[in-house]
Amino acid sequence: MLLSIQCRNPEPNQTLQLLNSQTLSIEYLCRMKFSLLHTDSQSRARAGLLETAHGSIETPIFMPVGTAGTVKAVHFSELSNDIGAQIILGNTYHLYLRPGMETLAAAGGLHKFNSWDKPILTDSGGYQVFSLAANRKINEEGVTFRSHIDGSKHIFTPEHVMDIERTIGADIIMAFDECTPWPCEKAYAKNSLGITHRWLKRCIQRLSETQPHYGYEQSLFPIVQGSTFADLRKESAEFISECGCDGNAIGGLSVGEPAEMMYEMTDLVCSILPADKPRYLMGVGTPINILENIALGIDMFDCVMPTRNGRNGMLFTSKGIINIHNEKWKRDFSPIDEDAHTFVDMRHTKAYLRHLFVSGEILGSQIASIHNLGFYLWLVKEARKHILDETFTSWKKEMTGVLGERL
RNA sequence: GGGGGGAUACCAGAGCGGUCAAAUGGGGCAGACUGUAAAUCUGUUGGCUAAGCCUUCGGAGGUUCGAAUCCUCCUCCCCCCA
Repeated sequence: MLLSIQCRNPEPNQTLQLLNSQTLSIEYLCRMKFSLLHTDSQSRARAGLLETAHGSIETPIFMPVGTAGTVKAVHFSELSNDIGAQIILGNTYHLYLRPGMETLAAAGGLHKFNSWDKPILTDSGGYQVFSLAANRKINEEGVTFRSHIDGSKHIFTPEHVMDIERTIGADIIMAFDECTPWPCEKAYAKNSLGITHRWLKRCIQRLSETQPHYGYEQSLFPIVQGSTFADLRKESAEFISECGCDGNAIGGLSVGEPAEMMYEMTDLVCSILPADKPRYLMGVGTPINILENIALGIDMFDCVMPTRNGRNGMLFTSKGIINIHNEKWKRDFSPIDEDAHTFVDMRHTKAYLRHLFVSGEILGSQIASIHNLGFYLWLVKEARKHILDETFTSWKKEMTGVLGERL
C-alpha cells in the first residue's frame, strides 16, 4: 500500500512516501504539537495553536459534536466553509454500534467514511456510562452496555475502547472513564476515580502495544474526574499530569452542578495541569460557561447545546437567547441575527424561521444549528482575538452582560 | 318522496341524568435541554375582582332537586332507498 502523509510537524509541507503503515515507528508519525502563543495578563486565558495530522486548530476552540459521524442537521461544507469549525467530535459507543467497526475499518476510518478531512476527536463512551446509566453495569474490568438500539450486550474495557478508537481513527482519542453523576456520594466518587485512573493506565498500555491504523498519530487525552470534591480533583489532576499525554481533559462537570461549583473545579484543576499542554473541558457549555472557563485556562470545549437546543428552537445570539417558537416573532421580519456570523443570519427573518419551526420543517433545524454553531465559533474566535490583544477581561465582562442571566 | 345518522371548546373527537369547564389527539401558548437513546421532553390551553363565582356542548322551549346527556319543535349537515 502506498501511503502519503501530510506532515505538519515538525516540518510543515513535507510529504513522506511510505510503503507500509504497519512498519511506521512513532518517530516517523506526526505527533500533535501545541504552541502556547499568549497568556492573558489579567486572567489565565490562553491563545494557542494545536497542530494535528489533519490540520491546525486555533485555541481556544469550540468543537461541534458529531456523535454518529455527523453534526446533526449541518452539512460538512457549511461546517467548514460557513461556520469555521476546525475540529469535530465523534463518539466511540455510538459509532461502534452503528455503522460498526467492520464498516469503519473497510472505509479506512471515520475521516474517509464521512469525508471530514479536518481533525476529529472521539469521546470514549465514558459519557454514556453516565447518560445511559440505566443500560449498563460497571466493574473494575469495564462496562457492560445494553445497546439502546436493540438491547444486545456489549463489553467495553479500556483495551477494547482503545482498539475501537484506533479503528475510528480520530486525531485525538479520549481515555475510557466514568463520568460520575451529580450529586455524587464522596465514597462513590473516590472509588470511581480509582477505577478511572486504573483504566487510564490500561488505555496507555494498550496504545503502546498497538499502532495507528491509517498512518498518522493519535493523541490520547486522559480525563480528570473527582466530581465536585476539591481533594479528589486535585489528586486526579496530579495523577493525570504525570502521565505526560499530549493534552488533558476535565470531565464529570456540567452534569447538573451549579456553575460556580464547575468554575471552582476548573480553576483548581487548571492550576495543576501542565501549562504547555492543551486543556479540554468536556461537555461545556453555555456561552457564558465557555467564557468563564476560558478565563480559567481552558483551551477546548464541546457541547451539544448549539445543535440540540438549535433543533429545539433556541437561538444563541450576541443580543441574548431567543426561543424562536414564541409568538412575538410571528411578524418580526428582522434578520435572525444582525451581527451576522453565518449566511443564514441576514438572509432569513425571524418570522420565517419561526414559521419553519411551527411547521416542523427540517430547514428550521438546519438554519438554527448553522446559526448557533456560527455563534459559538465566532465567540471563541473573538475570545482568542481579545486574548492576543490583551483586552479579554473587559470584553468578557461586556459579553456576559449582553448574553443575559439565563446563560 | 321514504328511512336512518349526526351537530360538543381553535380543529378532530369521547362523553349519553349529578363525580363535566367536559377524556384523547392535533393546533395554540410557554418552559427545559451542557463529553447527544433528543427534529426531543414537560407544563398549560372558556372568562373573572381566581381555594370562589360566571358563561359554554347547533337554536328555542320543556321534564327533573339537577341536563352536553331525556322530551318537543326548528335550523343545518351526512348516509341509504326511490
